[in-house]
Amino acid sequence: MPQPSRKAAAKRQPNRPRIAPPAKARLGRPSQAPRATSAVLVYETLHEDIIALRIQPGASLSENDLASRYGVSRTPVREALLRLADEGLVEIVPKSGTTVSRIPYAQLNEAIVIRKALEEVAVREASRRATKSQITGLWSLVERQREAAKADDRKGFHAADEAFHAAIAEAAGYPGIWQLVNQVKVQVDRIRHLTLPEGGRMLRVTKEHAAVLTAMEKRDAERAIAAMRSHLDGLDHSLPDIRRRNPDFFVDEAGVFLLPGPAGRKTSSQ
Amino acid sequence: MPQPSRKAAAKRQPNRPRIAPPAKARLGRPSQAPRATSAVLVYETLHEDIIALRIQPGASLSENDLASRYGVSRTPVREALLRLADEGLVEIVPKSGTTVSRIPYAQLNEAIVIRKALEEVAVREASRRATKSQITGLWSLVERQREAAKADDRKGFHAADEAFHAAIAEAAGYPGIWQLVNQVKVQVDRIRHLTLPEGGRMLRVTKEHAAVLTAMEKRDAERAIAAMRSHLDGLDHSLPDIRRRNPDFFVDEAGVFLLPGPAGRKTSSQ
DNA sequence: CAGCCATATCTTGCATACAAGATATGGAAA
DNA sequence: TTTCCATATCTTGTATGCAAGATATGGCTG
Repeated sequence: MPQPSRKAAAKRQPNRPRIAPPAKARLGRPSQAPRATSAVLVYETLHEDIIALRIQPGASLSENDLASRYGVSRTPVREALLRLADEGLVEIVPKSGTTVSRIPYAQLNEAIVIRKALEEVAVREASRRATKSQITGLWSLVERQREAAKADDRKGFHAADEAFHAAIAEAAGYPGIWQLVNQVKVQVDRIRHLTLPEGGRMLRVTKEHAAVLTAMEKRDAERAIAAMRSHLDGLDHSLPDIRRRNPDFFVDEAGVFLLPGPAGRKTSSQ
Repeated sequence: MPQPSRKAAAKRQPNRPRIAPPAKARLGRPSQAPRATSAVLVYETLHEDIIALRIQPGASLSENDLASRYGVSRTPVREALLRLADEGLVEIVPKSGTTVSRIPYAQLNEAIVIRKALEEVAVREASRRATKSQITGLWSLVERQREAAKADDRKGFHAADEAFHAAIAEAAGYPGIWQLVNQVKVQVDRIRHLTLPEGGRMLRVTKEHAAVLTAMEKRDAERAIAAMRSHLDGLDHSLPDIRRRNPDFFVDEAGVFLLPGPAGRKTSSQ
């Protein structure tokens, strides 16, 4: 049924196919200049709160509650929730309710594998194509990380970390790769906030970045790829432990636990 | 400003963090059971029409027009358009209008590169992990493709083609990879409808699939990867020619042509 | 006391009305 | 005729009200 019913269609016939202004380029998710609407503000706030676990996995959201919290109507709230649902951060059950998604444990490994594959391509191409100034800029990011690490500034460290990976994708000429990585790693990002502040982690990560960059600078793509890969390997070791400490935040797999009984019987689960 | 103004918040205090039913797993885009709302129907129809170029790049859409065409209100139409905007298929200019995106030519190469990287991982892992039955299922898909090719059934051929790639990701244990690939290749998909029906293409593609599968069957991951890579290489050769024949459907790069003049002066572009 | 059922309440989905900005149009002035 | 500007019209963004279904609650029946 491609062409829909022209029910009450004949309204504005001119239907001018006016040649629209040229499009903005986009590959994955966000635009360079996101529309500055209330809906976007609500979306960004909720997104951050969910990623930072300020809203716990499994918590129930209500469009009405959120609307009054943010001082807007349900419409922009709903728009934000729909985007979050597309990202897998919330789950909307039609006439029932909306909840913050639990972290799908079984998909974390896949997300990490995908990230490795994408960043491997980025590092390979960046090793070939990065300009002198781009290399310099990357070194400055590493330095900024080192400073943040010494100052124990976790937030600044993480910002520089992300900027480093983004800059590599940029230098590779594939900025969309970082957009994709960002999209894929949302669930993994939530876990970051469950890790205990481990002592030398930040300095270790900084050294790993420096190793990647050193190889890139020598145009040694294979070595850079290997360094990046072992860098990204650092993610998945602590997963089982984290889950053990926060079992309620995770789900195993696309889990329809038990379907509702045949005749509305309530099995009184949980 | 993470925590918003608690303006008129105190309404329903209980705020029970009722333990929601376990979540459905999800990685990239679509869910297994998309909500069957009008908005989803509108979205799917528009999505197909845009991918199939039944709606041309650059055409202007209007929420009101679409609403009357589909016999619904603006709300579900708007919801559909927002999703399409996230995918990069339409562009919404706040108080001005919505248009079907032109194909961002400069990003096509990146999309193909990303697809190669992702499918390479899938093929490698599928070569290792695919079960006998999965291999058999893949052969049946190849066979179905062969039949469609001989019957000159382009639609059926394409369906089997997609199913083949999806099945490889499935066999690899990384179904999310195919979801991601599907998301990344939307713009490339639109181009497919601009290619001239070239004679032996379908049979050639079928043979390439068979080559991939033969190597997978022998657990020869490297050979399977190479076959898949050369298979996917077949995409980008005809791009320049296609663009030459349909220049209006493309844009070069994030093109903000000219910003509006400093004092509201209209520069009367075009 | 246990189990069941009617009902109240809350949820999201959709329709509609209004607001504010952007664009196109037409006429007035040079 | 050309230029410019006021205005009408169309656009999307938001608020609000209603509808329909799902859930929880409380009382009733056994």
